[in-house]
Amino acid sequence: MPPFSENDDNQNPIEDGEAPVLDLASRLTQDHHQSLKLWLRMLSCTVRIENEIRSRLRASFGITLPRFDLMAQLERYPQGLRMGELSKRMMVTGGNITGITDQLEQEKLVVRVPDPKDGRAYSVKLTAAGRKAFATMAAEHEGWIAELLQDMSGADKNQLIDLLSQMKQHLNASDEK
Amino acid sequence: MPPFSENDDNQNPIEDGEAPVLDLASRLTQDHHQSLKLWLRMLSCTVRIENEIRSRLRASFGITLPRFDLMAQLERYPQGLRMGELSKRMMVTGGNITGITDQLEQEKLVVRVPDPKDGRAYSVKLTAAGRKAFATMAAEHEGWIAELLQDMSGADKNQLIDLLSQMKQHLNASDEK
DNA sequence: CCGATATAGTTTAGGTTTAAAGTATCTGCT
DNA sequence: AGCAGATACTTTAAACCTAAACTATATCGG
Repeated sequence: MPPFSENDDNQNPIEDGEAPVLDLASRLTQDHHQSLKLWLRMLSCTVRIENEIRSRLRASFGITLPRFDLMAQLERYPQGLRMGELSKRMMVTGGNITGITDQLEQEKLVVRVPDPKDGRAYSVKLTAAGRKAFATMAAEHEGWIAELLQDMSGADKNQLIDLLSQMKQHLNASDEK
Repeated sequence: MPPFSENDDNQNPIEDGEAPVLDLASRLTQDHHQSLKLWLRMLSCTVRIENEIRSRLRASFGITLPRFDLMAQLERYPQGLRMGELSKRMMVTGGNITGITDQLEQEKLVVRVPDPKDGRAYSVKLTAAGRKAFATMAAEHEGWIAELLQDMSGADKNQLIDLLSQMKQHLNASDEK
C-alpha cells in the first residue's frame, strides 16, 4: 500500500479550541476534514511501517511481505486454510492468492492438499520446512514491530488498540448494510 | 497494501486487568505482543478503507488510487513538484512515480515541465483539465471517508489523530538515527 | 577545464494486485 | 437423472511496485 500520504513538514495540530456555534453545513465540512485528516495520518503511519518491514524481510530472509503474510495466516490454522479463506482474511482477491501460493509451493514452504469432500477446493498448509522458516521469521518480525513502536507508551498503545478496534467494528458493521 | 490482516472473528479484548509483577523477559514479550496487535489492527483498518476507496474511485471516476493520490499531491503545490519530491511524499520508489506520471500525462491530466535551472529535472503540474477533474473527485472522496468513519465520535477521531500524529513523529525520529 | 562523485530520472526484471472472464465441481430442484 | 445456478479456484490483461542497473546532467576539487 503506497498511496496518498500527507508527508508534510507542517504537523500543525489544527487548533480545535473553542467551538463556536456552527450551522449544519459548516459542521459537516468540519467533520469531513477531521475524518480525512485521520485517514491520511493513519495511512501515512501504515505505509511507513509496511515499507520498513518489507525491506527488512527482504534483507534478512529474502522473502516478500505477501508471502510472509500468507504464511502467518497458515501458522494460525495448522489444519490448513482454503484459498477463499485466505483471500478473505488477507483482504485480497482470489487470483492474488493463487499467485502467492504458487510461489510458496515452489519454494516448498506450503502444500496444496486436495479436499476429499470437495473436488474444487484445496487446503493450503505449511510444510515442516515452512513452519520452521516461519517461526524464525516471525520472532524477528515481532521484534521489529516492537522496535518501531517503542517510543509510544504502553498506555497510548492500548488506547490506540481500543480506538482502532472500535473503528474496525464500525467498518464491519457498515458494510453489512 | 493488502497484507497480514488479523481478520478474525474473535475480537476478544485480551484482559489487561490486574498487572502482576513480571520479570523483564515477560514484560518484553508482553510489549511485543501489544505492539504487534496494534500494528495488525491498524493495518486491517487501513486496508479495508483503502479497498473501499479504490473500488469507489474506479466505479465513479474510472481512475486508480495511485493516480488519484498523485494528483492530490500536485493539487497542494500549484507550482508543481519534481519526481523526487513526489516519490518522497508518496513514499514509493522513483520508478513507480515515472510510471504513474506517464499514465496521467497520457490522459492530459498532468504535464512535465522541464526545469530551466536543472537539465535533469522536471516539474510535474496539473493541467487545467487535471485540476478540474481532481476538484470533482476530491469532494466526493472526502465524503466517502467521512461516511466510512461516521460511526466514530468526533472526540474519538480527535484522539486517534493525536495518537497517530505522535506515532508518525516517533517513526520519523527513529529513522533519523 | 577535467575528471570524480553525486543527483534526477528512467528502464528493466520480477513479483504483486485487481477486475473480469473462464473452468471445474457441487447443490438443489424437478 | 439432469439441468440451473452457485461456488472454488485459475487465468488473463493491465496496472502497480520494488530493487537495481542505467543515462544524463550537475557540482566540486584540482
